[in-house]
Amino acid sequence: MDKQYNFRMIESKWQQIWADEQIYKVDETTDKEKYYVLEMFPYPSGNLHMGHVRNYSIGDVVARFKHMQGYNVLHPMGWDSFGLPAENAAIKHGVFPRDWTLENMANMRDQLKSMGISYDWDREVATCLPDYYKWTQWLFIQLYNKGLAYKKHAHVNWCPSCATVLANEQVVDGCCERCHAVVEKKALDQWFFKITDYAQRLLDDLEKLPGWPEKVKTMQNNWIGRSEGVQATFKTEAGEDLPVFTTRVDTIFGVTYMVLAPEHPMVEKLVAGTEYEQPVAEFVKKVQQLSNIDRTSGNLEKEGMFIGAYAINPATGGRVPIWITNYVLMDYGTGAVMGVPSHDERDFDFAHKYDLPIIRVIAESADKADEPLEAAYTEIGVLVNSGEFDGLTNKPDAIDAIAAWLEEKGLGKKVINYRLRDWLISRQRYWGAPIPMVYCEKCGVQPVPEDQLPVLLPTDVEFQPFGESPLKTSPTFAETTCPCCGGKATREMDTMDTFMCSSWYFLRYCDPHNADASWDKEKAAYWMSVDQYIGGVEHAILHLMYSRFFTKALYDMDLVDVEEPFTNLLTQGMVLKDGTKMSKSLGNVVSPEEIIGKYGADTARLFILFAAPPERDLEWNDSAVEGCYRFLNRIWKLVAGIYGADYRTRELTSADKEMRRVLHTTIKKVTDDIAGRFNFNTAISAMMELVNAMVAYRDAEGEACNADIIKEAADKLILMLSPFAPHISDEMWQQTGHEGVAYNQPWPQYNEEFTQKDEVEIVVQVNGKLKARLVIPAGMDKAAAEAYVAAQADYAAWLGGKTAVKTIVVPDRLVNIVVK
RNA sequence: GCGGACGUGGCGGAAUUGGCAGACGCACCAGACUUAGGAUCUGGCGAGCAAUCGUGAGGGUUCAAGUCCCUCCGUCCGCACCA
Repeated sequence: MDKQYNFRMIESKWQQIWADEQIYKVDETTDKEKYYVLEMFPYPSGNLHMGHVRNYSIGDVVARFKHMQGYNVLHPMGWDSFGLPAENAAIKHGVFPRDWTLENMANMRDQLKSMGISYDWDREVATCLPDYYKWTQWLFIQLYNKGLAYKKHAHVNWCPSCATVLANEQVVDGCCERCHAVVEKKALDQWFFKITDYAQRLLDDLEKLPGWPEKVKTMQNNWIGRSEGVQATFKTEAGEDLPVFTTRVDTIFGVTYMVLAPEHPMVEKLVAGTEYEQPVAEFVKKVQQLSNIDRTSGNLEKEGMFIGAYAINPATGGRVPIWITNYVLMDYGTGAVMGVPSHDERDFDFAHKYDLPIIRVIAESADKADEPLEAAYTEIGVLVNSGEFDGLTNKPDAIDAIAAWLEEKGLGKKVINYRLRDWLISRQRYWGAPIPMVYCEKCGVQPVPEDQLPVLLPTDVEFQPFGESPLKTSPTFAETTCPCCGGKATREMDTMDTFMCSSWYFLRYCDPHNADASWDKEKAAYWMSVDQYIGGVEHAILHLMYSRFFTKALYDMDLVDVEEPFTNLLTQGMVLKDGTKMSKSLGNVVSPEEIIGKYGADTARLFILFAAPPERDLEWNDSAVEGCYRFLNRIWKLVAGIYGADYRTRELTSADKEMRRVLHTTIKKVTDDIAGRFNFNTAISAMMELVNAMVAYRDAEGEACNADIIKEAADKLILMLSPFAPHISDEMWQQTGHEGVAYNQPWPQYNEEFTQKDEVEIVVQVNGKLKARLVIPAGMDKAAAEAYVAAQADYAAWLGGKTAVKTIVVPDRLVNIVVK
């Protein structure tokens, strides 16, 4: 074997061999069990960053390990390549988005290849290419045909800086999640997906995902925001319906006012022609001018005004004033709320501010019905001042009874409300898949026929954003013919949210070159679902919920046979430097290229897996990287030394057996750490301990080393190392005279018998305090261990003159003597 | 405010089922080799002279607690007028 570990030569050599021999190519023609490992595909921004390196290193260990364990592993890579940065580059530097994107992809592909990840590159997909987005468009049409895509005029989120609308999920704290500009509201005709039809299933099926982090499930749960309550119909004095949603129908007898959102359509009607018309219009305008952040900030001062109208409480028949306020939202529930100051903190504050009456309808007990309220009473209690319902416990008895009573009178019903809104997918930007619809004056909205897909993105456009789709600047794009009547028609000119493209890419990987279908159903049935999905937690809601929605919708159309796309999910932590996220603006970025150039990909991968368990944030440390480089050098020299020496075999000595024991316990630990809990850091430290033990054995035994034992250890160490550091492993595998690549060897097995110790060290405790350590034969039973300890010369000294009352023995671990 | 995660040496972290706290690595210190060392190898490395004390603080359960229970503090993340 070579004396020096020359990573530069080794890494390019093996990357070439793996590519030439198509080591990582997979298909469905095998008896092996399938395993689908997927890392979230990147946006081709231009360069890999450490977060990518971490993501793909984790995935590669899983993929290689599963393959060596005998699975047929699908491990693909591709590009989430539509999106704004390409377009912004076009505006700024005058490059065409497609050219900019493809160039970045080429660069990042090279960088990925320099990492030595076991991808089947034949399955590469790019969402911005027509052979992919043709099927994105086709899927849009499938959803449209199922009634799951619809166009409506709505007040939508508008990012003035990106000059496009955004989905609710893309608005974070009232700002654009991409550029952080304050989001405005705009009334536009937009395409939506009816994800709300799937709200309950998306919620229920979270329970079918035991392999997902609780945190992600909780976030989705909150986002869906299911809330059970009653829709109760108040009426205006003119007799018009004014439904409210409430989760506290038990308090309906305590309603002393009613509040509408300023945008509520009834507001204008109620004030028309009255003295309130002018001031109300002013108030509404004022509220609408508030930014989204201020409006939802929570510390916004609650303001409201009476609008001169009254509503009739369906429970009491009483008349209550109608107000409008800045704290009631039009897009949740019905946009109308009943005000119960006595039992809702917010209403209590509001009533105090505007001197509205407070009527108690729930009390701790009936005799406390008239106790004054210092604050809203929100505890469990019994109903008072509530007519025939007095005396009932409020939850759940009174809620059920009043709901049933209202329903009987036709004035209310139990309903379930969700916070989840339909997914707005129109975008007024260029670099996305065109929405495949046409508008005909005679026939209305028509989907583009399948044989006319894809609707190609035009290239004769202006990129400068002007608030509408750049596709409108193409002189040719809009014009088309109606697929129905053949007459003149115009195309939809908005493009799709890129999250639509990434909501199904895991299916395209199953059959990436299919020109006749989005995927072959058999192939998708073979590979789906993704057994292990790996990516950042920032996608907890957006991408992961959209993909779940898509999969369910496709299941219902019989296009896939799984209801959930990702069986197991690992959310990796961030890579930090000096305690904060690496970012260009902070200047604390460590470039993967630089690290790979200096130490090699194997070292980079090893460090990033060793420094922290995968879910946790990882602090970058340059000298710890060197430590990993040293470790690889140490292994290299160790293996070279072993294979360069002239060792013989011999009858096993106790040192040989101990060496073998360490090897087999290491195999066991590494296997369990990878398979059971993805703790790659402890798997690596176990291999370091094995190396330390091998060095110690070699130094102690000298030329007498048992060749069988030490070579078995070296060979199995190489194989165990190969998922983490594949290049050096293959080179050592080859230079030690083995055939093939480590990837195609079976994963090392351990022999349980060899992991047993002959002797064990136990601790002697007195009342739980450590007194001594003893080496005793392994497997001693409790009585024997107790007797053994009692027979020790120091026994009396350990007791310190006290009397032993009890002895606890944990076999092969400890003897604890309880004294008084 | 609500929900979740976390808190262990100088640092990253380990301790998987309640059973020797600090594995492994980094940094540091000493030594070897050397003209030299930012290479390599060997040894040391929680605090304390010691008995002992030590896993954010305080209490509890237990023969035994980093691990279980209660109270509190701190950090990070998510949600936040959701009726």
